[in-house]
Amino acid sequence: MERPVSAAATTDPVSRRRLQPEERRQQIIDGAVAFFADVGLEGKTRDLAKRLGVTQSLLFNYFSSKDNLIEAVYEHVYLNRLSDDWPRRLTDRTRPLRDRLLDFYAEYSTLIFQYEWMRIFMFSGLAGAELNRRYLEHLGSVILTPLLAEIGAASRTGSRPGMEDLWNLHGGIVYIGIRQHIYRMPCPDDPSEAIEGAIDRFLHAFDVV
Amino acid sequence: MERPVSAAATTDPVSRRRLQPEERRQQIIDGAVAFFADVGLEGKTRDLAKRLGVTQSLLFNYFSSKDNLIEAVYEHVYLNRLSDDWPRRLTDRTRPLRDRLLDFYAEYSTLIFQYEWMRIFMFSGLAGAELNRRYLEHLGSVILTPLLAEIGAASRTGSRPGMEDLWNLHGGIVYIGIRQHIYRMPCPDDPSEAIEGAIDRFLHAFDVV
DNA sequence: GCATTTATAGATCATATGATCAATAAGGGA
DNA sequence: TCCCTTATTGATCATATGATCTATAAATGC
Repeated sequence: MERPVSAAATTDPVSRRRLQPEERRQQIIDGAVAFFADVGLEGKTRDLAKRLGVTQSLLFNYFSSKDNLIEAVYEHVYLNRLSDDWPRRLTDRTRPLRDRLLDFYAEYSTLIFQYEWMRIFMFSGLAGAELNRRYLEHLGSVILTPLLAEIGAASRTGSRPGMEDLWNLHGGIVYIGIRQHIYRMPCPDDPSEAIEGAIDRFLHAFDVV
Repeated sequence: MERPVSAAATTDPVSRRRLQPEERRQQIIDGAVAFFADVGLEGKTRDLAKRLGVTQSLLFNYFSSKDNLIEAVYEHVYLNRLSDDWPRRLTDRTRPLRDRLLDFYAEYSTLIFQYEWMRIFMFSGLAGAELNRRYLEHLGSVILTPLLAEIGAASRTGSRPGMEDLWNLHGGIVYIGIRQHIYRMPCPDDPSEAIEGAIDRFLHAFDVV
């Protein structure tokens, strides 16, 4: 086996010994995020150290175990991925629902359609990390559920989607990032047109003007 | 680290020594598919052997290396996932396009919304296996591309989707399986209603009656 | 029942891997 | 410039892991 360690060499060949602890710690976390995104959470600490240009033992000076390091990676990646004013902005009925949805998915897609996020989210999901389920449940309750009512209110005919319909809208959009970063398929540089189309088709189906 | 080996014990505690080589080989492949789907392609041969109720060395009697075994797993999983009469059935204009689409995704979803397929497809995709890209390119060319013309022909107004729109339809449907088997989120037992909704919204947007 | 074949097991090897710890030297303060 | 703190290294440990090889015993044919 032995997965080929995409050895991008040291990130900064100049950086040498004796950084301030906080700086070094941050450097390790940043490097670990990039590294584990590349090779998966079973990437070897020696390979990560080589990439950082430090010794493997140094990692254990900053993190008590590899699991502990991965925890820090999770925190770094999952933190603030979903800014908490979106529930308010999505339900601000002074603006057309279409604009609100376009704004949300424009910002959200730039946040999540990133190599590190996409891949670490998927790796941790496959590994059964609780963080995934919690994140998606959070997304469902603070974003999708409020949207049920918004669409119902904005519909000319009062037709309302079910929760599963909203997951379908969401999934269709997220799948762009999956194709791009997980499957490494050729994808449009700018996904906003595809996203706009998906949103318009969805609103159209529920008679939102 | 040391991922918890979901040790479901031996699959068949009765099965004992000296099977016919072909039978044993098949048993190993079947067990390996289930095992790697659970723990990922970096699962350890000793854990797989334990699950099968055989010794680890026996695996290497049937497969020259772990990579070789994984190749067999890929073949077993990827083979005939997309039956090749679908291009014809999808373009059979004697039937309503909606029926053709519903039929396709009904059958396709039962094929792919399975634990082993979903997870091994994702694991191999993350590992950069060429098989993934080829599979998706195949799907794009023999299923989605023909659908472009079908929708255009069936549209009252002649409006045609782009390729990216079809990936959006497809992705929204596939995402059900991702939520279920990768993220292990609660999902509807029967996805056909959600699929039907997605297809109808899509056709509706392109003025297909 | 016996001999032969060979599927399977058990012991073992070489290396990889997470983790530890004492030794070293970089950098700041006097 | 020297000293002292401590960030960093290098050697090392215990175990895990893919792979190999010989011994064993289950099935098959006579």
